[in-house]
Amino acid sequence: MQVKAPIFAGQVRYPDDLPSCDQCPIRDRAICAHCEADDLTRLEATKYYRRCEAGQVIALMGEPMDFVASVVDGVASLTQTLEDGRTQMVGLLLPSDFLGRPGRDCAGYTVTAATSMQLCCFRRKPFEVMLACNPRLTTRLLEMTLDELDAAREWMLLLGRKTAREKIASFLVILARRGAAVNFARPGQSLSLSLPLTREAMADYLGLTLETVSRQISALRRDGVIRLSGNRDVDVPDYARLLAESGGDRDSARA
Amino acid sequence: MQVKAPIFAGQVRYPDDLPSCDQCPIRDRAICAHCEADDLTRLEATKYYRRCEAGQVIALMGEPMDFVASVVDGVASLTQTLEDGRTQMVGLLLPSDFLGRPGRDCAGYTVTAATSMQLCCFRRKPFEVMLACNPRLTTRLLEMTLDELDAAREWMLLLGRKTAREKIASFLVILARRGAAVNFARPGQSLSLSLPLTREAMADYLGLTLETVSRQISALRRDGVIRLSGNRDVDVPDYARLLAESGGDRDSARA
DNA sequence: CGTCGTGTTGAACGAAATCAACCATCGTGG
DNA sequence: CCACGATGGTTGATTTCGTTCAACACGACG
Repeated sequence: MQVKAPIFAGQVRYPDDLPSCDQCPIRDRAICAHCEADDLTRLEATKYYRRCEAGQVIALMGEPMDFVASVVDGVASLTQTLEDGRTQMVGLLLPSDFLGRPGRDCAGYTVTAATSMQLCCFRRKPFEVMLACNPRLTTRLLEMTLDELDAAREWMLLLGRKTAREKIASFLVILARRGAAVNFARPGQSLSLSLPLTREAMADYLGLTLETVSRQISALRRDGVIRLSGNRDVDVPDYARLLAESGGDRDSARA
Repeated sequence: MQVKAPIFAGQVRYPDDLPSCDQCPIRDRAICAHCEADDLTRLEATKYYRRCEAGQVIALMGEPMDFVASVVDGVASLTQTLEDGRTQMVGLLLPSDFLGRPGRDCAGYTVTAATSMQLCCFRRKPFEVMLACNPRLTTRLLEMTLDELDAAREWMLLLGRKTAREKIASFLVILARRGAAVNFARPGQSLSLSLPLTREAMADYLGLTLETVSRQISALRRDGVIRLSGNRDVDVPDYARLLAESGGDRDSARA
């Protein structure tokens, strides 16, 4: 397959320059997780990296979108809006998550980089061909989609039934679970994490206003559930306590 | 493949008795939609039908679940609950929808029949084998899962950002779209539909209390947006008006 | 130094929850 | 046959949680 240079000026490197998939930090969790050597070679031939800065709009809902991608690094949000401007975040893409829907030519949601990030992109058409030919890829995409559906439903429970305080606590728990934690949960140890979102973005995630988010974070701080250094860095002295504040969902019952 | 009688006493018929897939009302929309003659023969050999009465619990979250199924007829709900009893519906299964997650041995959600219903079941293990061997099946499941994810995200927008009145209107729109309408939307024509849920179940769906649901339905009636005959039968004289009341989502913008 | 983006906090307000009474329908058993 | 309770639904009064409106704090940056 002949490789052509994609059209994102200044964001593209030719295959020879590209970091190899072997050293990719998300190699074993991303869409390519089940791929074997020759699958990978084929993917490697068509992939290209793209850097996005915080705040940059990656795709606009309804607009054509000619690529799909894995998040290598950084965080992006999927949002939906009503005509009057009310907006709700409907997806949070963390490293290894997949962006785009094969078989659909327009973006289903508005995708925005929440932090500076690195994407591993594939042009949509060739990717769809590979999907059709490679059951391992299809199966992996199915697995990931089912996981996302579970996550979305957990989120629905949060949006529909949790209090503002529980929402904030749940959000921190989700971040910790997804490994956004700075020091990975040493048991009984204080846990640190860095919020990848502004207060406003958190509000859009949680179905609140930014004022309520701010107030509830302050309340959790006052009550000793969390500590803050700067606006973005959170310290959780007692993870069990945080979990209790989160209202308790499916996973807390399991784990 | 040898067919054994499943263990649901009184709910099982042997393959010879079973309605053939050819005449199945959901044949072209369900998991089997892309199947060809020989795929279908294999599916047909292992399927069995199960009737459920309204209110019956089909699966309990966390309990083992040894089958997957297509909804042939009727409506079921997926719900999640917090320890203190707050519950949120996270999925509504209408005819042709798929129930169960291949690769997972326990129910992820509590599944309850909202109306009397008919399921077309497959035992999980054999179904998983067929999935692994049959790309058409996998591809169809992927499509359906992606659609459900889109629906879940639409739902998140509703839960997070819509008012009670908009939520009720949106619910009616969803029902109409999914073809739950009695008389299929003749343009400019009055549309009738039958609510498949109690007020309480609607509340769980919409993240409201049953009192609020009742009040908002009354309000929509007073304002002439809908008419009621009995508790369950709704008449929509002006669909565009209803759509306007729903707050306007992605699809209303498209369509 | 002023301004912009981001965040915090206070006061007043309002939409939905809560608490409570009541109504209609339906099946059941005396 | 009717009294009975159960289930599902409506409506009213009151409360509460989160929103809205508004002022202010802080750091970055031209």
